[in-house]
Formats: sequence, C-alpha cells, structure tokens
Amino acid sequence: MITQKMKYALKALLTLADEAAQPRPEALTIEEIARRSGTPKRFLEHILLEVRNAGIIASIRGRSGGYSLIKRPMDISISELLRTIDGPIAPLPCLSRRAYQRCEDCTDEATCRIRKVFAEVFWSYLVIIESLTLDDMLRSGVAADQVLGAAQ
Amino acid sequence: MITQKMKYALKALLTLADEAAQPRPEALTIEEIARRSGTPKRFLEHILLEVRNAGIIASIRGRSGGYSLIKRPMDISISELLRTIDGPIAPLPCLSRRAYQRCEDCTDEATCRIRKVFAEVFWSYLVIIESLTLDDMLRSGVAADQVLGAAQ
DNA sequence: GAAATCCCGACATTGATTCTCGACATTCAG
DNA sequence: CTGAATGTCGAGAATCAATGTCGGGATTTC
Repeated sequence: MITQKMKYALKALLTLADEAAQPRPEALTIEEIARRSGTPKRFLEHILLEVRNAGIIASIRGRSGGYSLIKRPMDISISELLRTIDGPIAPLPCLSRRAYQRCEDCTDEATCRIRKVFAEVFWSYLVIIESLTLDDMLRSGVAADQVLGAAQ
Repeated sequence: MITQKMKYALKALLTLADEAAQPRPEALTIEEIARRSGTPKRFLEHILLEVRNAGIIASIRGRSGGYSLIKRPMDISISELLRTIDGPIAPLPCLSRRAYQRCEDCTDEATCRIRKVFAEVFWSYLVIIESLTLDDMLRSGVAADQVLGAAQ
C-alpha cells in the first residue's frame, strides 16, 4: 500500500500541473493547494518541502509566494516520488540499489531463496513502474470538460 | 517491503518442504522449525497458526506432534501467503478485490487519476506474482550438495 | 513596519510490527 | 493413570512508523 502522504503528494503535483497547464499559470500558495487537493494544510507543508528538496517543485517565499512545478510532467517520475516520500520500493532491503541493506539474519545472499525469487518479481515490477511519469496521470484523466464536478 | 513475519513464514515453509522432500519425512516440531529456520519460537507459533488456518500446513497435537505440508509446493501460492500474512497486496485499498475499501477522500473512483494509473501497474504486477509458487523457490536454490553450509 | 507567506523542529496520537508470557488442551509412553 | 512433551491461544510489552498539529522564525512585498 502506498501511504496517505504519497497520495497527498500526487494530488498536490496534479494540482500544480493542472495550474501550469492554464493560459496564465501562477504560483499557488499552500492554502490554495490544500484547498484544491483536499489535503491538511500543516501536513502539506512538510510534504511540499520534501518534494521541493527532490527538485520537482520550486517555492517562492514572502508575500505573494507559493509553489510551482519546475519540471515538465513527462520528466517527473512516479517511482522517484515514491522513493522520496515512502522510501525504498524493493520488497527486501537487500534488493534495493539506492538503499541497500543486508538482511540481519542472512548468512549468504547468493544462495538465499527468498531473495532470489523476489528479485525476479521485483525487476519485472521495476520496469513497469519506472516508466511512469506525472504526464501519464494527467493523460489518464478524462478531459476537464467531461469531469462534471469530480474532484480527481 | 515484505514484513519480517512473511520472511519467517517463507523460511518455515521452505524448511517443511525440504523435510517433505526427504526419503523418510517426519512432522517437525516448532522447536525444530525454529532452529532450522532461525525464527523466534514463540513468534513462530502465531505464524504457523495463520499458515495452518490458510490450509497450507497441518498440525498434530500432543506428544510427538508437529507440523507438515498438506499441499504440494507447486500448489502453494506466494501471493496467497502474502495476503494471509501481510494483508492486501494492492497499492490502494480501492484496487484490492478481496479487501476492497473505498478511499475516504475519494469523490469519484471512475475519474480518480491516482487510482487509474496505479491500477495499470498493479494488474501487470499481479500477473507476475500470482504465478509464483513455493516450488519456484525450491527450484531457484542451488542443489543441496552445492550449498556448502549456507542456511538459505 | 505590518502582513502574508514559506521554513522547520518539536511533539502528540494512533496503529502496526515484533515479539514474550502464562495458562490451557491434547496426546502418548510407561 | 500420570507426567512429560507438544500444540493452542489470548494478553500484553516494547519499539517504530504514519499522520498529523503547533509555535515560532525567516523572507518578501506592500
């Protein structure tokens, strides 16, 4: 299961991407993003901070500040966001490339049958999810004029 | 990440399957399974209970009791075990077929862009993991006489 | 200078994970 | 029949992760 935090991050990014697609896009305040995406404002602060540190959005401080995308949706990777918000994707710590950790009780990775079988599943899964971008989410929605009031 | 509990369950099943492959297989006590698989004994009790309730192993009570497989390894599904031990596999509650739950904040599932994109990933992932059985794990190990002391 | 905004660490609450423990039920050897 | 060896099972302890809230500081603009 992905966490609530990840859902909020995605909703916030969708909100920012929708705004960026407008004729006259503006930076959105946390207040506004929280309202449009249905996210608790004070929680959203922390989430947007992480997303910003990941280089996906930029923030402007001070009066008339706000947030805006600094990457094209097609360059925003869902799997990278997952790693940023929820941590490693791998089913076992010993299968993560960026957050590798030896399993404490493992005597020999090379012959571990659990590792071997999950490795195969994981590689196949990675291929699928690593190809996904925010743009795929934007395109997967119906056109705005067909939504007729749905929030997402 | 799969839980430690799931790893213990897999190790226990591998232990039982290895035993079942012997010329004169016997039911193994918790004590023995815990020793061979490196699992805390009192924790293993609860795990084996769940695995038994899932119909994968049988227990014999009383003196000279123990546990043994009651399915062929090729009929023991890894994904079913995952559901039994760790709960739903789906990335969102609204995508789980056996443990479906509506997302609290969702106004319309049909147009939810988060749901839609994760649904595609999930279906592909399911196809892979649902085909896996305990037998795949047994076969993925090197032959016993090549292991030379490795526990897994 | 005041107001609006983002920044950030501290902490509260709840639930999941990972066990341990004690007591009971069942079986079998003698 | 008794006792020892086993599985059964609910209660709960210890730790950690998830999901927020809060207070106050830093920055910018009017």
